[in-house]
Amino acid sequence: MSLDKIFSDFMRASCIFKNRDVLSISFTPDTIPHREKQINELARIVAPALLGSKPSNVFIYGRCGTGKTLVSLYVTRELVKRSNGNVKTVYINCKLKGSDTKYRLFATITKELGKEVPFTGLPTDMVYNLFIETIEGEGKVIILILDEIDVLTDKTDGDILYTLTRVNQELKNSKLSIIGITNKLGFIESLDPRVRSSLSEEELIFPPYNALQLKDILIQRARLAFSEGVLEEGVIEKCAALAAQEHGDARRALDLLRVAGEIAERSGSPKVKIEHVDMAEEKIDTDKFLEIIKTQPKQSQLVLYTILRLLENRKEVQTGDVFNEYSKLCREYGMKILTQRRVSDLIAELDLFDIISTKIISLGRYGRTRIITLNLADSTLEKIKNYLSEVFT
DNA sequence: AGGTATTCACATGAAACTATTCTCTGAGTTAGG
DNA sequence: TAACTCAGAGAATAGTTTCATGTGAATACCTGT
Repeated sequence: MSLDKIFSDFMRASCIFKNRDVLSISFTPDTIPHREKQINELARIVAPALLGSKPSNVFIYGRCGTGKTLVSLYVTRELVKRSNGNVKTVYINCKLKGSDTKYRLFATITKELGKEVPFTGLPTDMVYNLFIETIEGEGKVIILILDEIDVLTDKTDGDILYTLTRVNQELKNSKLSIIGITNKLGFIESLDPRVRSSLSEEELIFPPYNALQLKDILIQRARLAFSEGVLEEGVIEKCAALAAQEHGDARRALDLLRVAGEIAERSGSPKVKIEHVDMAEEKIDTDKFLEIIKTQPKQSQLVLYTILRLLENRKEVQTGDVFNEYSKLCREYGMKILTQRRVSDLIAELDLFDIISTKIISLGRYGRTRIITLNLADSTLEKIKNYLSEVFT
């Protein structure tokens, strides 16, 4: 195929998108449909910041893709706009590497406020002091948005939140209030009572979108993202329906639409068809898994590889089988053999990622173990296998 | 037959260890005055 | 003498290992009928 053809094909097809970014997660639309109630409530809660007093801490719960982050960012941004510079917000996604421990959380917040902090090497309390100092230096109301706040308790130092809720007692000039976001319902109950009462002075719940609401959202964005008339009848409905099945996840709906568009574009189709949506669904899943697997450490990958190889011949395997075979492969590839204890953990981790599914059963006299099965789509499985056998040649 | 007691093959927890990456400190070195 | 360099001490963190303890039900072992 000549370059001319590739480029001209691309130009022709590329008129599918008018503005692709509108469909990405980071895009903030001007209006957020079906969230008026939550917006108003949150706005009412944070409003006292305008008068220089500390707003209540808020705890926001809702499944993923229900607009929690979007609404929080939107409301706080509007608030800052009207505050004459007396309010500052810091948004932190606790799940991202770099803010999932006490040290790093304080370090990133401080950095967000404009002070350089080395990301390792200092004692934690020094970073903490620096953090306090920096906030104090601001002399403002600071709203801290902690997205996926639940990961802060999983880690060993579970007292991060406790420390955080008590920061105000050390502050004189500034005030710090917290907006905590999570999608784990049980999270708030699992907290220390002191932390709980302080953190959830107010609570907001974001219900999932239903198919109709998703459709509204998609229509709104599609108008900006796609050229006139490239969406075939029913495409939006299909995306909305698929996402509604997945507990009303708007992000998923938008991803579906975007990827479907990209697939149509790449295949040179002048229109986005329903079948493109099906392909998009598959691609998103595959990509997600591959992405996870690629970022796993070698040992974990090898364990997964072992499992997949064993499951070619059988329907299910158990921990012991995996460990034996794994040890064999380790010797073959000259890798260090981890303990069974560790391998057991790695398997449990893979289960958490939904790459495999496991169940702990007791075989009575024959012990207790985890039985491992697969629940991946064939095409996904194929791609994963290809990747792994490339890694372990 | 019915009821306990064993026993297997791991699961699960806690703590301690290791390697890596990074900062800070202070001793020794260098260059300029 | 001030500025620079560089090794060593100390931290944080991810990934492990070590040691210890837990667990559910199929079987083995009894018991009295």
